[in-house]
Amino acid sequence: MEQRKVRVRFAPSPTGALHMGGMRTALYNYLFAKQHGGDFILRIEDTDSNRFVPGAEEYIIECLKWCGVMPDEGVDENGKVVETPSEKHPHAPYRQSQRKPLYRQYAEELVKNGFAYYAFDTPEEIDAVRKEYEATGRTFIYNHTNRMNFKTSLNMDQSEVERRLREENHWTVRFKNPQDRVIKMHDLIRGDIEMNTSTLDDKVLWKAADQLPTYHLANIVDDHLMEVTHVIRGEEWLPSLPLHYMLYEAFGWQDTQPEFAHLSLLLKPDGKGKLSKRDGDRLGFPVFPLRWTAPSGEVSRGYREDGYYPEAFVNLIALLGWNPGIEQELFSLEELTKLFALERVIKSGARFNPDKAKWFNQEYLRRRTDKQLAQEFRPLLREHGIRDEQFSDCYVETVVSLIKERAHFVNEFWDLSSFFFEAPSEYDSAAKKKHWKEEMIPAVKEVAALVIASDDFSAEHLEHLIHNHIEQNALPMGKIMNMLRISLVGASKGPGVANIIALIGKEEFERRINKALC
RNA sequence: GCUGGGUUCGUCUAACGGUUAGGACUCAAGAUUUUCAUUCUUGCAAUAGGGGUUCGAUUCCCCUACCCAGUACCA
Repeated sequence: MEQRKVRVRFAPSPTGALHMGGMRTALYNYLFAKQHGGDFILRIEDTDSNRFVPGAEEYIIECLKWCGVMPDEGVDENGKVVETPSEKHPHAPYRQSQRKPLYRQYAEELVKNGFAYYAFDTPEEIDAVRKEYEATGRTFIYNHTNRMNFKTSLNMDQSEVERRLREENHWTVRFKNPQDRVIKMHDLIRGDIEMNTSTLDDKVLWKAADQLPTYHLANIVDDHLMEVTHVIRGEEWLPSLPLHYMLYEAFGWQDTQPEFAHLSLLLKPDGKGKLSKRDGDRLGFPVFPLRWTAPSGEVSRGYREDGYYPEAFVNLIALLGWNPGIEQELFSLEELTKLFALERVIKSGARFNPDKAKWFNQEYLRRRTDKQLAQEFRPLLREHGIRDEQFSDCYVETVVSLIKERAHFVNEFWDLSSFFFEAPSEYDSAAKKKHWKEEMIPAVKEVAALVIASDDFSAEHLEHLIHNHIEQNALPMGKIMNMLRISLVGASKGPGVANIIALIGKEEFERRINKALC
């Protein structure tokens, strides 16, 4: 086989918000494509009109954009799915619903060559048979064992078939699954897999009712037409891999059949089963990259809105089920692109750990400059009624430098630093109970007076000044400092007292001390 | 049920068939400190069970258990 340019695709259905597991699949596709200098394609698999959810497609693209893994093909510069072919997007349209006319000929080709047949039973009729099987404790599989009992082109006259094809509009094309054939498959992550076709069913490939293919047909046809070389998708597709192998064979496309890699699923942090939207609500973390408002009006939180940096989010999902085998844990998208290897993707499902997710964000937050953090903090300050002109950039940057070590997210900054912007309106009762000693008030007043008398208001000098005084007068350091802190902050928290005094300035210091001590 | 996939500390994971089974998150303790944090140090904690193969098994094979997925005219 000649070396083909690597082409991978991410092919979501627009049936709702993109789950973080889906985002991880997209990420791995992107990393694989970029590592091999290949193309990353987006294709929308909307062959089930009943499950279409407005806004889902835009949402998915927005997620890819936020994570910095925009496809090369299938989406234009404006983030719209491409509908007409061009040099950059030669296989348009990239929405399967718009490729509708294309699939029927492929389905018919399979019938013509004996790999598929027309089936005329309605879903209700088949369902009735299924129930009958179940009632007698048998497993119903629509395949060689019973297909001759149904109304199909395999057991009726050509003229009857043609009449029904013409007059009825609920028939389907089904794959004629062979009996007792062992399909040998290969998965880039799992290695060799074998499956006997006898356990498989005659899957519907095309439906006359809506003139659309099902996933299996559309997927194989489009991957072939779009020259996809590697299919990296979720584990839920592994059971249909033999069907896909047989379809490539039936079409005579084995030479260009893509390689497959099936990714394990993301599991809930506790209990059993795969991670779902409900777990996020229940355990208090997002399962979607971005906030999602369902058509019902129900809102689900997103990593972006919860304050995660996209770099942190990408980093954490990249490491959920893959690692490069070195002890480093923080990687940029570029590093991930260099290091990624399908061979190192973990076969078992990864349980998501919200604590570790927070840790990743904290690490990225620490890597930001004070200037960047101050800028990110401004909108929050405005929300709390602090206008930009009230405090200089320099002031906000200094505040940030003093409190950032304590935060996992920028959205924690206000709680950590509000006292730099406004005087405490009340004093934390627990802190007061623990540290507030009436008998020490005169001593605290003495220290305050000393501070007010100082011309040098640098943190270093103030620190020196206060410490010297306390030591020389043999005063209790802890008591004095904590009372000063409560007076200034209103609680038992925050950076060094001297730092706080230096930043809020003499006048504000005096005001707060007077209020607290009298 | 059937078919397929999977199973190393609580979690994410590392370990050419030879390691005191390593790291990270969480948690605990100690040190530092004027508070809360940070930081540093230390600690707790795992090869699902049973058989083989082998001088030697987390690693290879088999069985059992458990988990996950699929079993739709959904993807």
